[in-house]
Amino acid sequence: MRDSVDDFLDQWAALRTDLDLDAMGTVGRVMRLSRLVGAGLKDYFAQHGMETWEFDVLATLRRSNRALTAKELAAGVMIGSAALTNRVDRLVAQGLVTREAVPGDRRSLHIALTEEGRARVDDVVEGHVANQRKLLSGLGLEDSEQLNTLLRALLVSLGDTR
Amino acid sequence: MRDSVDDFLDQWAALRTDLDLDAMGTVGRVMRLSRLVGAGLKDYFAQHGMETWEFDVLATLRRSNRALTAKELAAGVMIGSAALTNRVDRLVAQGLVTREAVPGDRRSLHIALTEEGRARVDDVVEGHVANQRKLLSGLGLEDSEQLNTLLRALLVSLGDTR
DNA sequence: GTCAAACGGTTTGACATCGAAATAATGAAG
DNA sequence: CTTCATTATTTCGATGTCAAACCGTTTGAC
Repeated sequence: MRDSVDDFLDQWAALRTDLDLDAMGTVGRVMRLSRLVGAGLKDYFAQHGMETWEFDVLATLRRSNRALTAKELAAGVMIGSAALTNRVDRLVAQGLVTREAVPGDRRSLHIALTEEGRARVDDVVEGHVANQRKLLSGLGLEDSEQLNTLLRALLVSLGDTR
Repeated sequence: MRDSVDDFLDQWAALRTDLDLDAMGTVGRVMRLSRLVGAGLKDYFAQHGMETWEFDVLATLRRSNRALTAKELAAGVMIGSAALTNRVDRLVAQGLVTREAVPGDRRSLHIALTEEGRARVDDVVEGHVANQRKLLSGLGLEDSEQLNTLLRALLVSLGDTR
């Protein structure tokens, strides 16, 4: 079965026979997939009165199991510090997160989940996992494992080893 | 070798033994990979005085090998029509693209590459392909093919078959 | 001790994107 | 033909992000 990337590779191939297009296909698929999957995540969160960015921040705090500084948190969700200030502002306003002074360094802040924040993530994460499984359900178990292995290898080769 | 996603799966596993995390790993890797790859593409284009969105639009026109309506073009680059108006405005200002009336339907516009626009894409696309290959060079030939196959299958299962 | 450089976060200003409303043209129904 | 729903694009208003400037704090060299 062909996907939309096959079509656009064909278009290039017809015009520029000199290009080696395999890599282009893979990159195109990764980018396209991330958009489709991202939309799928967004839908699920929306059904639970949450936005993806909220879950991102809350879940990062939750899984860290401790308060994080703004810097750590920004790195965890892969956004800049300015955007993080904004997000934390809104989560504080919702009572899901607190900003506390860090004893010993008055420059830093500890951002921590409130009880309500923790409950909210824990509530939503189960369905989130189910939703992710649904999004990937087109792949059998074996293919899934293989895909995981390949993606991991690629990430590692790109230096994503924290 | 472990990637950063392995780490955060471990964090979840330590807190919530009830979650089945395989799907979460795959989704996390796809999202993360798309960001890293996106950054890699951006770097290359920047070195050639171009931005990713410009290449996206120009390349979509180029590979289509004909003028496209705003609607077609917006769909091709996966953005809304409002954003497209803005992008085309800027490309027209650079002389890389034209807006022409469509004979027979005064609602629509044909957006077409200028000679200079075509030259610009053709110039850049070669290095772009090489850059993509470089970004994926961590994977051997066989693994690359396998990855491609799996990604295609997943895209198809998500309805990305145009 | 003092001063300069580095650091952590917030503020600011410039854009880009989105969804919804506005505009304009077409087509189809009666 | 005239009205009404539909289609194509642009405009508008709100929002989110980024990079750069900024402010207080810390560190380290002298």
